[in-house]
Amino acid sequence: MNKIDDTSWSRDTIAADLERAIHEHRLPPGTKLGEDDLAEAYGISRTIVRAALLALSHRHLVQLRRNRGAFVAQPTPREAREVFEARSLLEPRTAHSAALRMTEADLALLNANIRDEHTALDAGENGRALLLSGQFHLEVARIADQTTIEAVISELISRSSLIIALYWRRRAALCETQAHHALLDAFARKDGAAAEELMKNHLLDLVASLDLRNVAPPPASLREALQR
Amino acid sequence: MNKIDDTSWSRDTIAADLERAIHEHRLPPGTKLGEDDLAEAYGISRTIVRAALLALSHRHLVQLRRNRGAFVAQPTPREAREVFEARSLLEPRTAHSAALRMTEADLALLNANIRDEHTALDAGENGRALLLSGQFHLEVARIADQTTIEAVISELISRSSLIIALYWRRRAALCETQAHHALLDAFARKDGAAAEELMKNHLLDLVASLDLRNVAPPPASLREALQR
DNA sequence: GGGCCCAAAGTTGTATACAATACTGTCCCG
DNA sequence: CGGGACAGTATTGTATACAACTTTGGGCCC
Repeated sequence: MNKIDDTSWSRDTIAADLERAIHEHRLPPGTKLGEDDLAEAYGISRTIVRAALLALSHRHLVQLRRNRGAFVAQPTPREAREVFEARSLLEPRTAHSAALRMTEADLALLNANIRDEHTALDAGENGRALLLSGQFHLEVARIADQTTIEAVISELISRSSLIIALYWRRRAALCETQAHHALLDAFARKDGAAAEELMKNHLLDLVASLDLRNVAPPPASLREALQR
Repeated sequence: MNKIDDTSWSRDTIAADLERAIHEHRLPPGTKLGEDDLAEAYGISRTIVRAALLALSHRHLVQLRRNRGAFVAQPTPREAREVFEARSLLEPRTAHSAALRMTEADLALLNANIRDEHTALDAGENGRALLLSGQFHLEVARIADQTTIEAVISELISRSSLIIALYWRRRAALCETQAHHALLDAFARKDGAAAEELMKNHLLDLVASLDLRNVAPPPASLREALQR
């Protein structure tokens, strides 16, 4: 595992790099993130790696187990429900605000995002498509000009990616971009109420597409499932 | 600054201890949190102190400035508005859920909280009263049985304490406990809609009691205001 | 006297050494 | 043949040493 490290990595850049990898499902839930491995991969000492892992644990993307190491988090069905519950409280009203503040430049950005997602899907890059889908939601929060809520949503979106990795049921990926298209229309019309309703239903659809029966405590990696 | 350290401090306990001190206004906004000072105070090395400060920075309670150190955060008027905006999206609906799930034990706990807050106010312990007031809101989220939302609200409440330290206008502290009493009544009646409305108005009252005119970028400590 | 520069002190950033804990495989005993 | 204990290995937790940077104070030149 070699990183071409022209850049000099810092705590934040490593955390961002890992978060992206998690978001794109290149690091599936349960993956062990050994400090030595990461330190070698990024060409730095464990000190900074530890700080980055600590940062990710605060975003609930990594679970730290004392004396055992860091693992990509494995949200429980309950946590999954809670994350989407939180999103459903925050995002519809945020979409409403965003619709009222929408500019041409913002619309172009969102449009480009949807286009890129389609491209990624066509190329079979599902991870990248999922990342872009999350960025759409994040962009909406940014447009609403609510930095604090945006930060919360950012975390919830990344966690949602873990949830999807564990509990995704349907294979139909189209519904996603459909919903984003509909939202874009409402945004273009600056129709706040419609955007709010669309976002609300979009999130409900997302939850509905998950299989959260508590039958399966996520197995993930074979041995991690057993230990503890 | 000596700590009686019977306990062995860890990253999390130190972070919790500092957060409590910040919440109680024993550490006002802008206070420098030197690593050596803290390490000596808690009787440990800088390693753990750094981890604790990093944790607090992720909760927006501490601002880290590279090569300059850690300072108790000084929320801007904009950030203050955003924090209460976020709370107003989360807490009313959470109060609604809590009302429906309320048990006798929960009511007793909330009642005891209000009583303690009164006691603290009578004793002139304003910091402690503020901490208890925040714990009331946190307890509501716990009763609603929404761990994820509770974690978000927990951070927002701590940040609110910083905001109050900087922008509090009225001296009338009664309004607080009044509102909490009214909420308790609604909870006792399991009246979700009323609780939701009361919480919404309570938060609006809180914002209204702040002076958020952007005239004053918080001065805080004399010299910190000048540097940078 | 004012302003600039530089040196010294103090603080934070990073790496590394060592200690503590958990894991793995082997051996011995039942 | 199975189970438990033990030692060796590997990994994480903490402390410390050193490097880099910021700040501060003094002195020199204009």
